[in-house]
Amino acid sequence: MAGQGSQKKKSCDWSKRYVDHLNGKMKCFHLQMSANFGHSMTIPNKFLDHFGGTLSRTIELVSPKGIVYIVKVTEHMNKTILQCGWEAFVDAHHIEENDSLLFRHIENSRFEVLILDSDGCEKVFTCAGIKKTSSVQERNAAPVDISRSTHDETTQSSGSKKFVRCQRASDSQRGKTAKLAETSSSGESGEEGTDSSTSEDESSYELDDPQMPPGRNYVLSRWTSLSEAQEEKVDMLVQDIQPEIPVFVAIMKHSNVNSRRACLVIPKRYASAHFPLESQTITLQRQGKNKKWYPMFYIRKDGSGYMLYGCWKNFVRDNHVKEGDMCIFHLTKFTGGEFGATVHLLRETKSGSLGSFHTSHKRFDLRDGRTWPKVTGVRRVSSRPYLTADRVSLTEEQVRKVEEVVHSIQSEGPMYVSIMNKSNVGTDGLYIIIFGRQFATRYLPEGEQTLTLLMTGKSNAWQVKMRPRSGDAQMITTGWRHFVHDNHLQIEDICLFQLMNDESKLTMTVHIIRRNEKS
DNA sequence: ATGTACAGACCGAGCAGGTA
DNA sequence: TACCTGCTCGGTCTGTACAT
Repeated sequence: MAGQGSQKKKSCDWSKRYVDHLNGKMKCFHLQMSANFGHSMTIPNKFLDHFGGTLSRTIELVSPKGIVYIVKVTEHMNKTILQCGWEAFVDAHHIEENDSLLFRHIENSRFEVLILDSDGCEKVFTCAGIKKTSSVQERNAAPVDISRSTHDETTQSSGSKKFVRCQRASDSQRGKTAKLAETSSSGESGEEGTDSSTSEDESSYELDDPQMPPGRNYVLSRWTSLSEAQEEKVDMLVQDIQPEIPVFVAIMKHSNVNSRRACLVIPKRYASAHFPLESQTITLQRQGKNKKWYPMFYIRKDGSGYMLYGCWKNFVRDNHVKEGDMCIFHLTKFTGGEFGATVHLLRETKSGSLGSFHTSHKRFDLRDGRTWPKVTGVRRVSSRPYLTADRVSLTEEQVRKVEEVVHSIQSEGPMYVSIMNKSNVGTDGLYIIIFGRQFATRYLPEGEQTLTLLMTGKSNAWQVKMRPRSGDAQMITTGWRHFVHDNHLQIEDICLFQLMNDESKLTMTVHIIRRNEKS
């Protein structure tokens, strides 16, 4: 085992940052592997202080794949050292010099670990990429005490899920601007320029912004939402960097990275609160890198758009930013007062996707020859067996609820999901439902139609008028009011419209998911 | 007079075309 | 190619005609 006999002494340059907020319940620390890192590791005393000066005899490290490594903790010469099991963790994740590890304390002696390479990019591990031996136990197996067996014994457990619950509860307790409880200042590379945050007025940003998830210290680009796995990663990063103002999280789309005119749109409210007041070049720097890029921050003359372009393409090219990657902008004033951002890049990982139900390419005929994708019930990575308005994004909770209903009804027909807003339920005097262009053009007949709405378990039927709307959309108007009242629809309730295969008339069954309904 | 239905304007982010 | 601007489209709001 490492750290024994003639083997090199393996140590780590422990975190320059060590945060402990949330009343001591959530602990997170960061380390970078120094030149002589390796198969045993000394725990810094300040970390141990949070555990009464001592750790359990074993701790559990939950890898990015959710595999739990049990690591033996020993004491030697007044130092606490991780030994047996640590080597297995290092080997299995191909941890190299200058990689960074982000540890978060989940519970008892368990830690979730995020692994970043020297560029600050998250290392992505496929099943094949994780070193496994015959002793590796599969999902749901009980953790194995590696200290009594080979160092490659690993096991996958529910650690990640527990971590999620732990984090959720903690988030609710956390204030928006939790401060660093303790910050060390070892001169770790790559942090230059990040220690002086922008002096923009943080109070100018409204916390009820729809793109700022409640209880979080980040802002999302519009029309995007994070998967649970992505949310976890952002949370970990935010805990580590402790931004004074919310970071901006952008999930790269085709137009951001692939288009000849690649640019990145900054949400208006965020840009107007925290970016310069007029068009100018700004500075971007990757976390852990010295190189800088100078994209143009452009404000339209009418103030209707804020975006990065120009050298933004170079940034994308030089850092191999791909569609689906997450760029997290930590706004910064660099040395010399130049405005810009330190960018943290988290690569897209399929392993973290939630999956939903598979839509095959097979289609079948419907009345008037229309066809729709067949739902097969097979889990898949990204697409969903239902449509929403083009730019509507569901929260993970809403996705979960909808998919439960979709799964339970086992429908093979097209489905459309609409989250009730003021105009849908009469709060602002309007009672309308709009079927977005994609759904309307694929599945709905053209022109004005009479649509029959049904509810499972109810004998009632509601006749509503459906009219074309600009942009190939279709809008339900007349009659929808009665449906809303009869079924007590409220804002944020979800209506899942299931198009029925009825040759005699246009019919949909509506499945209502109440806002407060537990999934 | 009040409630309802409808048309259309406006907003803002995404996207793509035009021009120097 | 870099930069700027116009168009698209979903969501929202406003004004008006019509029905009761």
